[in-house]
Amino acid sequence: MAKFVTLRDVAEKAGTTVGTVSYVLNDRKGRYISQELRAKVLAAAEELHYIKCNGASSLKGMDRKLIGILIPQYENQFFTRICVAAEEVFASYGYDLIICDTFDNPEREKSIIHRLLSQRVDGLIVTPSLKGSENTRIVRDVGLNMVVVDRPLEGFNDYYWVSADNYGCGYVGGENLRKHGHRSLIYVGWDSGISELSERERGFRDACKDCEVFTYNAEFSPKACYEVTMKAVKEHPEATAVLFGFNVQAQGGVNVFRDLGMKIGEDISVSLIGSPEWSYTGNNNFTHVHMGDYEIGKKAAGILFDLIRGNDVPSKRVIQECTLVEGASVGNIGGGIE
Amino acid sequence: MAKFVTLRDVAEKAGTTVGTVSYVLNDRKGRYISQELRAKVLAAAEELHYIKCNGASSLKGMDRKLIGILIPQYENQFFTRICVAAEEVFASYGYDLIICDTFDNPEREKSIIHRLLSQRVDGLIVTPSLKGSENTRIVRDVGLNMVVVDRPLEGFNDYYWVSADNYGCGYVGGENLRKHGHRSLIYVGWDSGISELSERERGFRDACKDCEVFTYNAEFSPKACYEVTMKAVKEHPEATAVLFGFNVQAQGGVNVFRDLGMKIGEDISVSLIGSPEWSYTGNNNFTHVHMGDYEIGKKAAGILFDLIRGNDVPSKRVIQECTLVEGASVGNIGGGIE
DNA sequence: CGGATATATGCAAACGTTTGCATATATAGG
DNA sequence: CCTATATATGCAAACGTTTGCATATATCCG
Repeated sequence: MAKFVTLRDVAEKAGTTVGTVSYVLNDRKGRYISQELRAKVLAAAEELHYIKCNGASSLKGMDRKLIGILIPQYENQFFTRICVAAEEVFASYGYDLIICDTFDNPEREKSIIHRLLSQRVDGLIVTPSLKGSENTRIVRDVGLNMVVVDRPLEGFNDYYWVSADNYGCGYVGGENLRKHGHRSLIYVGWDSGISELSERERGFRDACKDCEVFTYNAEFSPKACYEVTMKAVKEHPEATAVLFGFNVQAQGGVNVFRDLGMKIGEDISVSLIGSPEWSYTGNNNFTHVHMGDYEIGKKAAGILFDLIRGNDVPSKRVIQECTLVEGASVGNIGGGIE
Repeated sequence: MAKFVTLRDVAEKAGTTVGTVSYVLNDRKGRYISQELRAKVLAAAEELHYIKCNGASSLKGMDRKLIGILIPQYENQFFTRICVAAEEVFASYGYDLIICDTFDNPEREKSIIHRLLSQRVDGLIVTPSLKGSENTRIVRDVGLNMVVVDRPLEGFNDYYWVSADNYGCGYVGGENLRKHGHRSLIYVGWDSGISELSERERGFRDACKDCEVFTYNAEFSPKACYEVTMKAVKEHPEATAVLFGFNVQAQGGVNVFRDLGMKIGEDISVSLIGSPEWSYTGNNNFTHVHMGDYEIGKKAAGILFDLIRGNDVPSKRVIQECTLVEGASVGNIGGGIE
């Protein structure tokens, strides 16, 4: 249905041939072209609204100008922020992003990867689905550039991997609660089966070695976390602080206290790993550990772009530093801040 | 760098020619092929892990198997839900989605559209950026199928458009507050300059004709809305209920009451247009008007697919019905529910 | 048995690009 | 004036597909 202008059309209008037009439009060197003809070609292209066909030029070995990105959940802002960052990097070079949601389903992931290969994308940014590492083998087999994000690629080694400092996030989160005098703590995490993500809990425990720590796990949803948190709080009324290991979980969890009539920052201290942009509350924001979502996306995209361009990539493993952001949701116990 | 298997490779291995392989792999009719040869071809393709190149086949007029989708904000779940729905529709037919964030910036939108045309996408789903309707003219000029979502395409007529029932959302939201006995109301909206979105306020006012209504507008962010809401509540302590016109805005706005120590559902009644999945709170969820985000995406994608396939599309304009979802954030005034 | 028809396969053009090679003129140096 | 060299342009092959056309054998019906 749609009809596009081709190089031939432009050439005809400019009174020359396709080859010359291609050289002009791509501003290639290695060929002399008179100012006069160049101007005529540019004018013709402009006038006819010529739009190059990437599909055709990629046949001749040019870049497809397409990047695939696999995430496990569109609606998780940690991942959308990574997408935003990647888009910024690549759009500036004229690349488009195909963002695909695997829904953490390996079957779906497999077919997505197959489709993306069919598109002959120039590279892939992948957060592997929960049990889907094997799905990426084909990517390596065809020699396509890939950067892994967030979770590791179980069963593989020697791949490019950018992630948060999961251990550090847990440590920083715990350390802060400890500093404020808390000694009886609840950690609500996600039982993902991904060892890297459990590092958050390990970091938390390491930071709070001399504390009483109660660990709970919930399915990955606000609702599940709400329920588990409710249980945790009822089972351990002696706890004075709670750390939520995952941003999305906290969206449910934090409401437990409000529903129980407990004032956050006074009756209970609350902190979380991730950035709670789902709840802007003036000067009373949540104390949280910022993971550097945007930077992770920026760095992953940067590495992928370097790989595509054939540039040198210094390190295969990048761990994004985390930052504590203090809000008003953590109060002092006993003598206050150490 | 990446090396892909071609039809020629498969043909060679199967001891036949590319033409035949193409027929077999696409399961085309109009040509006889012996069971024997067919089996050999399929085996060869399987063994070599042949993956078709969409770019090449689209040169011959086949579908590009690519759909572009433009939204103004990745991180707005209204739009990600539309993307999820569209992806489900198209993935089942083997199409990929290129999701692009215009950030509501017309310049950016223009270059995105240009890039997508370069990709020779088979169709476009577009939420026009704030002042960017003209950017889509080229789409119409080349005859590419397009479905508009959410906002209208100012200055055009005769296009396919799926949106929420903005007037209805406002009406239903207001009507519900009125039913619960509220007669002094605050509406916090977004001063977008898009008349269609102002329909929410009009619906609200129409439903509350006999009430005192205070309207406030804020920039489109939780923070801006927090501040405006704070001002509104202080200026009108007599108001007993608040309706937030936009989900994202409410993410900031609702915290005003908590920060002021007002109990939602008792000291103040709160409702919003959109689905507050950013705050799961057991049995105390927010009363809200569900816009049917997912359905909007589903329907838009369905129409686009029909257009691509050349199927009949009954109506150019689809308005998604809204639904009131009652939570616990609206209390009764006076005699209670009418 | 002869011609129509069904079965089975190969060949080559075309899609819209990119680029190496050939060609043609102008300019300069000896 | 003759040959290099710089300037300017055209031609055609190739990329990986799809598909119309040609070819060749087997089968069937009168």
